[in-house]
Order: sequence, then C-alpha cells, then structure tokens
Amino acid sequence: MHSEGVASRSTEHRDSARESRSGTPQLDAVSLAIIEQLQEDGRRPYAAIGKAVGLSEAAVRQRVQKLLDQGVMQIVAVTDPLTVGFRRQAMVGVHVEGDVDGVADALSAMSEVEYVVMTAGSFDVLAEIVCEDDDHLLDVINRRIRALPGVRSTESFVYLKLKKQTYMWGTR
Amino acid sequence: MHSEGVASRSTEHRDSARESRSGTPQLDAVSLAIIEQLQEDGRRPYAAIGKAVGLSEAAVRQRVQKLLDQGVMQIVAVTDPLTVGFRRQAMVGVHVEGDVDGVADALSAMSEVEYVVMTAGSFDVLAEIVCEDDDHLLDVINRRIRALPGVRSTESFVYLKLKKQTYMWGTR
DNA sequence: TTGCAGTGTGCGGATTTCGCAGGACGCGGG
DNA sequence: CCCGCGTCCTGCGAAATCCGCACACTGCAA
Repeated sequence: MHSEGVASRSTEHRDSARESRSGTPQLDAVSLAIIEQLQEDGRRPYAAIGKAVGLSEAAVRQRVQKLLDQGVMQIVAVTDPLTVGFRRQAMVGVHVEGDVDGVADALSAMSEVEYVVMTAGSFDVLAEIVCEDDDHLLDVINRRIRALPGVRSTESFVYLKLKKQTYMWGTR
Repeated sequence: MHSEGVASRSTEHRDSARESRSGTPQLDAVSLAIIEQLQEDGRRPYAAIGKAVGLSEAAVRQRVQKLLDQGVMQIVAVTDPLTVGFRRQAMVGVHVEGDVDGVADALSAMSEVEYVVMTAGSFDVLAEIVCEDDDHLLDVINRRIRALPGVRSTESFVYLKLKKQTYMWGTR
C-alpha cells in the first residue's frame, strides 16, 4: 500500500548528499514532493500529504516544521496588492557601483520593499516595492533608494496590472 | 471582550462599498485583517484569526473560503527556486508594439512563466521565468517569447541571488 | 408585509494536529 | 566488534481544529 511512494529511502543517504556553495542544506526528493503539495494548497492536511509522498503524518509534520525553521519555505497568503486595494506598486532596476551586496541588503531592510534580487544584466539589483500612494512611491525611490551609497542610478516600472502570479515550479 | 475588534460592522454597508474598475469585489476592513493574519502564517487556525479580527471561527472560515474562491488570495508555500535546487531563473523585460494585453496573456500561458505584470516604463511587460537550466532558459526567451507577435525586443536579467521575499504589505 | 440573499453564530461530530515514547539505521570511538 | 549518539520514522492517545448545518439577523426589493 505504500508502494507508490516517491522515494525508496532505504538505499540512499539522505543528508550526506551534495550541498551547494551556500549554507542551505540540499533537499531530497521527498521534501521536494512535500513542497509541491503545499504549493498547490498551503493548508493541505499532513495526513493527505503523507499519503501522496509515502510518509506518515508525523513524519510529514516534522519535515514541514524543519523546512519552515530553516527558512527554506514559508506558508503564506499571497494577493495582488493592486487588486486588494489602493496602493502603488513598482519594480525598480538599480545600477550599482561598488558593493552590490551592501545595496541589496539596504534595500532589503526597507519595509516597502517586498522583493530584492541580484541579477546579471544591465541592472545589478531588482527591487519590487509596495507603497500607499504616488507620494510615498516617489519618496521611497527618489529620497531613500537613490540616496544609498553605491547607487549610481535607477529606473522604475510602475505596475499597471498584474496578469499572473503562481508558485508551482515543482508541478509541471 | 469583543471590544478590540477591527471593525464595528454594525453601521457600515459591507458590499455596497466602492468597486474598482475591474470586476474584483472590494474588501472591507475585516477581510483585510484576515488576509494580514494569513500573510504572517498561512496555517493559522480560524479560531485564532477570529479572535484577532473579532469574528467567530465559522465566519472567518466562510470569508477565507470566499476569498480563495474569488481568487483574491491564495494560500501557498513559497520558496526560492534557486535555493531549493538546480534551475535558472530570470526576469525578462519586454518591449511590445500593439496589443500589450495579448502579449501578457501569451506569456501567462507559458508554464515556465511564474509572474507577469504590465508596467509603465521603458518596458511594457515584465515576466519572471523559472527554468531547468541554461538551455531551457535560452529556449524560452529566444525561441518562444521573442517569437510572440507584437514583441519588438526583450532584455533579460538572470537571477544570481534572491535577497528578500515577503508578502506582508498589510502589516507595517 | 413577505420573500430572498448574504452573513454571522453556536453546536456537535469527524478530522487534524500535537507531543511523546519507542524502533530502525548509519556512523564513529573504544 | 559493539556501544553510544544523532537522525528520522512510526504509532499512539489527548487536545485542538475543521466542517457542515440549523437558525437568527439585516437590508433590499417585489
């Protein structure tokens, strides 16, 4: 009855597996499968997940807790701020000279900034910001971001309409 | 004991409230408060949410279900694909001539595309894509996206490192 | 007024979550 | 070899949560 489990688990070394340069512990196939289940429905019961991945309810619960503690994943409600209400949203591309990582950290520290990623391309950093209104948006971009040491210039893309937003890279 | 509830609810018309141009029903303060709770923890029990927003457990449950059904919010596990494993990720800025909406829809239809937003700025559309590897990424950008009718040109920003990712626009 | 749709409440019963006591396994030291 | 240790899994009750349902209240329109 357990035969359709995702991983055999009996002949593999779970944790000794390769580990990327960063300090993040690599995940095995079972944890990936658990994440996929929760990408479909963040409130799915542990027992249902266990049946899908071939594990007991308690085991799934322990793994999910660990993934949460490690910061590998988070279970949250996501919305389109523009749809939910008033508020201005924009993506800001930043050109940096010098300490890119420092600028990214400074951006991350701002509460209006929801998303920060370092990129290879004409921008060094992309940051998504959510504001109350145009004044607030202007203040964040011109007063705060452009004032950061190392920021050479920025380019803004004010959001007009969100067309798609999913989190199911696993299930394809 | 109920006195610290978020909205008085007794003297306001809940649904007759203003409605944005789009077909999305506007949310009242209580639903906003519920969403905020779930932005902190997508698995928070209905009873706990009810206590926080001043509603019964059953009422919270009905509202959450409706928000889910309406597509106003989704409760899901989110991760950083780069951290979770192999895979290439990038943001693509698209210059469009003509039917911007059509291009955005076409992008949304692609499974590799996780996020699509129409913007005001030098790009007409921004799209975030998640791929297996470089070959896959190249194929999606050069073969599929650039081939879409109306796409004049694109610019790619390959992700090097995700620095921040939150969903708590409500709680500030 | 009457009927109806939408929303909230209270209440059991089914389900799920939670904590904890083992048991199995791999690994390294004595 | 075998013993201790850490990790992960399983199997339980007990407690908490989820769920469906009947009913009350409100605003609105026929």
